[in-house]
Amino acid sequence: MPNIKKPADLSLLLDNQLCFALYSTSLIMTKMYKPMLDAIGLTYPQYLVMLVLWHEDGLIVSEIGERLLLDSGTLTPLLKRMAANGLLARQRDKQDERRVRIELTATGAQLKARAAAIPLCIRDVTGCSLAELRSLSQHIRKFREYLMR
Amino acid sequence: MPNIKKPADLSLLLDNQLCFALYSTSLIMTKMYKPMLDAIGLTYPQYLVMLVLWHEDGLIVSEIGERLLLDSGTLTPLLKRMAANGLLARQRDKQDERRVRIELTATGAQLKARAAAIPLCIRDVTGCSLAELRSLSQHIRKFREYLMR
DNA sequence: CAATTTTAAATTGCGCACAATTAAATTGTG
DNA sequence: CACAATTTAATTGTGCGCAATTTAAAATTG
Repeated sequence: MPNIKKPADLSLLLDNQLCFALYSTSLIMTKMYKPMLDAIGLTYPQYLVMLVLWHEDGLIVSEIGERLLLDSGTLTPLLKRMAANGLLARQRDKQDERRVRIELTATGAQLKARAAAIPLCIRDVTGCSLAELRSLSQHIRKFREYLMR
Repeated sequence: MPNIKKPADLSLLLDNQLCFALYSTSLIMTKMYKPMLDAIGLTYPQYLVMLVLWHEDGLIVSEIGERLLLDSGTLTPLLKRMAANGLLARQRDKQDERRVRIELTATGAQLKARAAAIPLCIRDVTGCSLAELRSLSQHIRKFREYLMR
């Protein structure tokens, strides 16, 4: 009976692979960004919000949430901290008072120039080619589509 | 000048791809596990600890931390909650009083049988082939190695 | 063997994530 | 128009992650 041992254990080990690979790699990735983000006074989720706003300013909270797959329970306090740090302004929409429109301050907009170096640094640190990174990214996003389908 | 617009923006968008792909897919993955883990009374990080202990019981806190890439700041309160829920016992090592040895209770060990179905369910929900999942997992782990090198 | 250094876990404080609920504004419908 | 349903943020409460510090035990070193 050499090859027929602990099937449940094997299955759970296999399971461990993809979910844990995603989980642990995501956390490590965040840690890699940390020194660079510390230098410009952002946390990683705050950096994601800034990426959205640098691309498209003046969104309401739920629109940012759609892009980042986060809800108001996460975003409201996060955006309040960012406003307190002078990166953006939160203002109720006059047309629809339910909505809160988020606009970058001059400081927030200017930060984009200092953040521009980050993607290059990350690419450097990984030691991967742009093609490898693109391919991996593509496969993960394809998998995410499966999950959200 | 049709093709030469906003290079910094493009770069930040590209950056967005891999880091955000990992981040968002990891969060979605956790949400997919949630109903199944709720049914057996575990959170996702607690499930990871159980995966480790089902495979190898009686580890000390730092050994669990090595396997999951987590430190005592995360693990100590997490293990205390799991002990309070009757899944495991925490006991100072008699040989080396600095160490805390973690052992599954009978309840915790028995939970393995009920968890055995989870990997199959996940595979079902994703709608991916085992080969696809294995390949993606392998690529992510390879990338993680790059990051940790 | 005493003093120093190292190791292991716990603690503290902060910032997410997120489920569930609440509050308020808007929309839809009879 | 009234009123129910929907939409949008905010709030509440729990559980991570993690940096930094603390505490205690063990190992090392002079």
